[in-house]
Amino acid sequence: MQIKDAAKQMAELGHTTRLSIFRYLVKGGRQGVPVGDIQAELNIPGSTLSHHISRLVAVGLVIQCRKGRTLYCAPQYSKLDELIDFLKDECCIHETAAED
Amino acid sequence: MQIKDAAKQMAELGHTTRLSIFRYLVKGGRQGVPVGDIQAELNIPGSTLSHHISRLVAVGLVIQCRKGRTLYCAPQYSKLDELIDFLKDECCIHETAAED
DNA sequence: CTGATATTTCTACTTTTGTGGAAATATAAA
DNA sequence: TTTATATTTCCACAAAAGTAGAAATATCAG
Repeated sequence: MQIKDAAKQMAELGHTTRLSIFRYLVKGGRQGVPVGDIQAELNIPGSTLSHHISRLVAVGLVIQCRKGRTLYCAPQYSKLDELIDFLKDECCIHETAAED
Repeated sequence: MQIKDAAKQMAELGHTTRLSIFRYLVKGGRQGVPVGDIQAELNIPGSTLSHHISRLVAVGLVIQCRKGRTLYCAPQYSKLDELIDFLKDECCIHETAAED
């Protein structure tokens, strides 16, 4: 994973509203949660919510699929896993075994 | 860890320059790296660098200690660990064993 | 004390984000 | 086709972040 991509993803998660959205989606699981449900949960105007969701989608952390009038959003777990791996690999101590 | 704190820390890491700084500090290890070294490495004006470092310090991801004229910066690994744990606990799937 | 080095603070400016009302679009139901 | 529902796009504005030169501060060496 490129440092730029990691930074972009963290910038998007680095906003309380968007992080709340993502966390809510995680609770909702793989089948996804309607945008309207998120709106009801977080209690913010649709246009604002839409804006935040599209940013999460833009960096690949959220995927969407429509069923009729309803747009379902689901977290892209693999992306978050990659991000966590980046942080562990690039930003943590790597102590060689039996040193200490 | 509070969601607000997690968001703040990610917002700070969510900037290529700051993430580069942090990663460079990780390479430098616990004893810390002089601000001047970071500046030489990243090649940005001192005032800009100082600004970014102080943001990382503000959220606890970096600590500083002065030795003479030189200010050493070091990553606060425990904070990043907490952040990673937050992501794993709050934003990943938690499949109960033997389900699948 | 004077000068050199290391880093920050001040200041000003540009760019990016965040926010939300209103209008537009998409889809389904009557 | 009219109407209702779900969500987005457009627009305008306010707030925050990023950038960097210049001046200030801190510390050491002579």
